[in-house]
Amino acid sequence: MTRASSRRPGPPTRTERGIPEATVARLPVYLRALTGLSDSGIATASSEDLATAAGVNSAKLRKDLSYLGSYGTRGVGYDVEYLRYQIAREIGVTQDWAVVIVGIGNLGHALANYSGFGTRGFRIVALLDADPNLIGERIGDMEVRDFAELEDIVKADRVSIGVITTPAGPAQEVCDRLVAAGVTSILNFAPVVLSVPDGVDIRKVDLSIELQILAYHEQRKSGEAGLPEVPELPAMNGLTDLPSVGGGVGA
Amino acid sequence: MTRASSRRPGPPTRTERGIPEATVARLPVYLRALTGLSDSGIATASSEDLATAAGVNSAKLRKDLSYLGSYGTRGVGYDVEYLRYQIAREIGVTQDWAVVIVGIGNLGHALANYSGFGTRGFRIVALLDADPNLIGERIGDMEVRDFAELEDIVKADRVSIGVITTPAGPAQEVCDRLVAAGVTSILNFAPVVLSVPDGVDIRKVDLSIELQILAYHEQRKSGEAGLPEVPELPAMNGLTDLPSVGGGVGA
DNA sequence: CCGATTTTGTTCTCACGTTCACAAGCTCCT
DNA sequence: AGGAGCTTGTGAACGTGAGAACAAAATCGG
Ligand SMILES: NC(=O)c1ccc[n+]([C@@H]2O[C@H](COP(=O)([O-])OP(=O)(O)OC[C@H]3O[C@@H](n4cnc5c(N)ncnc54)[C@H](O)[C@@H]3O)[C@@H](O)[C@H]2O)c1
Ligand SMILES: NC(=O)c1ccc[n+]([C@@H]2O[C@H](COP(=O)([O-])OP(=O)(O)OC[C@H]3O[C@@H](n4cnc5c(N)ncnc54)[C@H](O)[C@@H]3O)[C@@H](O)[C@H]2O)c1
Repeated sequence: MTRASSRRPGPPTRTERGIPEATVARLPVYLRALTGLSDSGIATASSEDLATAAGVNSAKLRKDLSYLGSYGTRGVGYDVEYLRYQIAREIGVTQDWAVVIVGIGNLGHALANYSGFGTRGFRIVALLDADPNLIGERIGDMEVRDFAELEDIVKADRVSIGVITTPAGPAQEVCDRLVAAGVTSILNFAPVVLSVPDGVDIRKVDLSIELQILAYHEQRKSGEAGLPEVPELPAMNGLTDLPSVGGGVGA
Repeated sequence: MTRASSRRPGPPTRTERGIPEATVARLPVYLRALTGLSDSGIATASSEDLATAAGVNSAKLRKDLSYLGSYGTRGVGYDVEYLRYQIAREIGVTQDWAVVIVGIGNLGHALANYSGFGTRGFRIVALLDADPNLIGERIGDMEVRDFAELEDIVKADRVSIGVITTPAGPAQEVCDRLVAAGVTSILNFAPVVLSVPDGVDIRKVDLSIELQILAYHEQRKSGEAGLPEVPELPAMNGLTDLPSVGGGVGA
């Protein structure tokens, strides 16, 4: 998202090891599919098999894998364990990443209780909150700690990833603190656009947005041929008559 | 995702009302930005203002809005309330959509407790689970009901959107039940690739994948110039010697 | 009423992503 | 050993998305 892209204009320089962002987003899916095959005792899989398991088409899968190198065998397919290791290494989940979660409310609790992270390359090292009533509460084998301890924890555990599950209001402030403390990757659940300096990656998960995208398609399904072309707007008051109150945002 | 796209090859037929998927995904962001401006008492905003609030650049924002129609005023900007209504109408959130949540564990509880959906065009009409111990539990003003009641609820409340927060194992089965009951849009939190018939839209939210994408970039930051080009693979056993166990997946 | 100023809506170009199609390479069978 | 049969890896075609740039439209001051 916020990566400084220094790509030269020439033909796609492959040796430069720049994997397309769209491919990066699918590698974890392949990794999971491979784990599934591995658990089923399958040792070799063709691109077709893998593609089915990952829910993509096989051409895309082959092209994606080709960015990592030539790890398959023509006429045979891919060795599941070997490919799994290669993808894990490329993503960087062969060793664990330390993660802090900030904001231990509804969502923070759910995340803290979730066991799926540990098995996928992540280790939650601290649950932080600003609410004194929460501090000290035990969740699983962890304890909620004071957000003020952030800097120490980041330094002590070499934390590079932070998860924000506070309300929208304090999210930017929490984000700034995380960045100042040295966190360089942030996963944000609060429904706000966070701004971060260059070099810090941010991803957001927004359930309302997901639902609204579904709603858009849903609407088109049901109204397929029934709606009037322009569903009649309500009185368009306030466009030409109002004394333009704002004109600038926030500034 | 799974929409049957019947697009003809000619020049981009605008009257056909096909809004690019990338734009659809941003409309909810604009909607939220507009709501924020509105709450701040700002009545008019330029594309530059809006773009800043939404975290995109202004050219993209203008182009996105142009797919909906000409709702701005040159030299002035956009009327916040008016544009907000137009986007809400386009997305389809001017009236509420009924939603069921299936699997009231850690995550299901968090979602059930979340108040943000109601204010954004969605109404949770039922919390469903298969665990008898959970059925009857009250969460806010709702009660967990038996998953067996699904069909009745979908019919009674015209539910078109389902949220799956069960473990990965039963997710496909739950999905099939939802589809059979008439649900045509699904938001899936379980870490599996669900397969659905044409006409059903599916979106997934996968936290492990988000973290892994962050980890990939994180790895590239820290190892920027320090890693050996090929970090030395472990013994590549089992590629040429093993008696190809599988060769097919699941079939 | 007119020109300066502002800001939209749109066109054009380039970059990125997806899919097709096939040569290259591997295994197995005869 | 040689050919048949698969499956990978990739070049090339196609489609979609992003951003720059600008003409068209609106306001405002004089
Ligand atoms: N709960 C959901 O299902 C859900 C769904 C979608 C989005 N979200 C978003 O996720 C975020 C969290 O949701 P939630 O339901 O868990 O909220 P919550 O109110 O239950 O929890 C928020 C927590 O953050 C803590 N907090 C507040 N300010 C803080 C600060 N400055 N520093 C550290 N901690 C602070 C609070 O003490 C509280 O424990 C919200 O932004 C919400 O919009 C939640
Ligand atoms: N909790 C998290 O933070 C988190 C994070 C990432 C992903 N996930 C995924 O979200 C899903 C839910 O996670 P969770 O932590 O809430 O799990 P959980 O085990 O706490 O809850 C799952 C719930 O689903 C119910 N269930 C099981 N089978 C069912 C069926 N056939 N029909 C109806 N209900 C059924 C169970 O009774 C349980 O209440 C999982 O797939 C998990 O991998 C969770």
